[in-house]
Amino acid sequence: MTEATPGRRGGRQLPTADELRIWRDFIETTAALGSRLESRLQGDSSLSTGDYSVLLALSEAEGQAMRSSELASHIGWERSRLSHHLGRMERRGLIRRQESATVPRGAEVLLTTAGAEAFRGATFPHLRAIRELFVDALTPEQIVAAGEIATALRARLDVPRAQ
Amino acid sequence: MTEATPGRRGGRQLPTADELRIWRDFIETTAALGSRLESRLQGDSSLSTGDYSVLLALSEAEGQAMRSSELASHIGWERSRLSHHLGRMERRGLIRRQESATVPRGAEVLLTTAGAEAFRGATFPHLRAIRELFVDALTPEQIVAAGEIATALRARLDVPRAQ
DNA sequence: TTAGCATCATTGACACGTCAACCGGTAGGT
DNA sequence: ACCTACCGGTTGACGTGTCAATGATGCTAA
Repeated sequence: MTEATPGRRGGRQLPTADELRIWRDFIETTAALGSRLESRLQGDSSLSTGDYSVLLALSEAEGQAMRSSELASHIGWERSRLSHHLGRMERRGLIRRQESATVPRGAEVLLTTAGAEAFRGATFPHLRAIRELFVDALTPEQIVAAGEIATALRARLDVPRAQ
Repeated sequence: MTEATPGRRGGRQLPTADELRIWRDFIETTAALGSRLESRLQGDSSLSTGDYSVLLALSEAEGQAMRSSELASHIGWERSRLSHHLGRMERRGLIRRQESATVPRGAEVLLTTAGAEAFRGATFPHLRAIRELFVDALTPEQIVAAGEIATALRARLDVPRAQ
């Protein structure tokens, strides 16, 4: 297939004008979609999508608590990012941090009642926004295609410099 | 079609588990793709994608200069965002700002030679990265599908609260 | 024992975005 | 002429993200 379409996978270095146009549409639209979701969530609940990820993970954790590093890897964040974010969330009373009693060097992050409350209030409008802005915008076939595209892009991202 | 698939477009409020999984894959992967491009560009040229957009627009403008508001609408940024960004770019010597001689209240943004230089150096690696991380990660059919998905999502974003 | 050494987490500096307030100038209506 | 309203642009405050440096703690090998 790569042989049968000369120039497609071959020595060409740069995207064509069409590919570039699609690239720009794609990356800008997905970014705009993210921002829209962000501001919807903000308006509906005064939470950011970062807050939401953290609260979701803690809500599902047993005891409504997780080790910081565990939380970081669970939601795929760098520890530094999480630490900054937890600081801001702690100031707003959404979570608490305490030295883990069991593990010596481990910081436990725990959901406060205010945090659990905020998460419960945010869930429904957030999911509704996802449905309106993503699910309902696409045909069922396009949703499947979007999943496959994400998988293909992710695979490429995971092998940073292969070839 | 919407009638033939009961429940699909009907009274349901929330995404299904499958839709939600695809949503997360999709939004997280596209965000990660953006970050990867950003850091590739940063490493190759010490420019951000924001810098790149500004420099691209100025490079293509006649006289390598544009009015600030014109530039903002050309690349789709808020005025405030552009103003902050131009301040940072000016500090690095990539652009200059001056009162427009012709239009009284208009600020002209002009490309410096350093800015033009930086842009020229960034173009090739940036386009190559787009090809590696996006174009080459997808089949030709998937690229077309990505374009259609972007168009559909954009259409929904442009009518914020329609229905 | 102690000298590294990796790991967990935090911190500071900085770039980036958004929001709301502000400023100066121009245009319109009275 | 004067008041007002808008328009182009800037600024400040703040939340957010990355990177590099730092503490603090446990592990391992001399």
